[in-house]
Amino acid sequence: MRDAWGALSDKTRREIITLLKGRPHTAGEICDQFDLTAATVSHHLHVLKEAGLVLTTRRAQTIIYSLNSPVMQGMLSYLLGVARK
Amino acid sequence: MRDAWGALSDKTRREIITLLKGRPHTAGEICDQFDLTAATVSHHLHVLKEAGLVLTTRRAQTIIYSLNSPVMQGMLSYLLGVARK
DNA sequence: TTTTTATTTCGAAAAACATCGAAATAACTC
DNA sequence: GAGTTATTTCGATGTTTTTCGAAATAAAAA
Repeated sequence: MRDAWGALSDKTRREIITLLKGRPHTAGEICDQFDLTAATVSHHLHVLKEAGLVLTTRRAQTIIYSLNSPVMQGMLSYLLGVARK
Repeated sequence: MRDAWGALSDKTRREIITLLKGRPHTAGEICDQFDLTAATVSHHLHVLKEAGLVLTTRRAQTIIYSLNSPVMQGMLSYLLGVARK
């Protein structure tokens, strides 16, 4: 099971997070932004989800992904603690 | 070539960085903190170095590793931008 | 100059990861 | 119920990563 650091070590997943910062997106909308198959994007979404970085809600057939910022606080604290000059 | 995110995705490497936050350490001192071979720790140090997260200076036979915080600014900005509620 | 100390590089093995196409699920529409 | 749409799961493949032991390098000490 990957932690938040592992989840954000992948560029595609960071781009997904950036995308979600604007507003929630459906899996399909996220797919459209990348030159990857739906299977691959779904896998990335799963990784983000299990790391607690995103939340999902179902709306009929579509699944909506949104940001779950609290989990990033841990990373933020680490970096602030360590990067503080 | 791994970026800073990739470098910090590994727990051992984050612990090394935490260690260096206190003060610079020699490779040997860092080794002593982990239940890993010198070869493995040296590899991790190499990854941190190529990501620009640490600096080295030689002092006779020993090599001293120290923190290079500026490189963490990029990550910090990303997280602040994205985790800001 | 041989030996010792500190560290890295090499080569290999095992585990983890990203990616895909195809099949499966879930919910809607006809 | 049969077909359609949105998304995930499965199984496989190639790549990257972590780790090690052994050999190599670098500088000092004997």
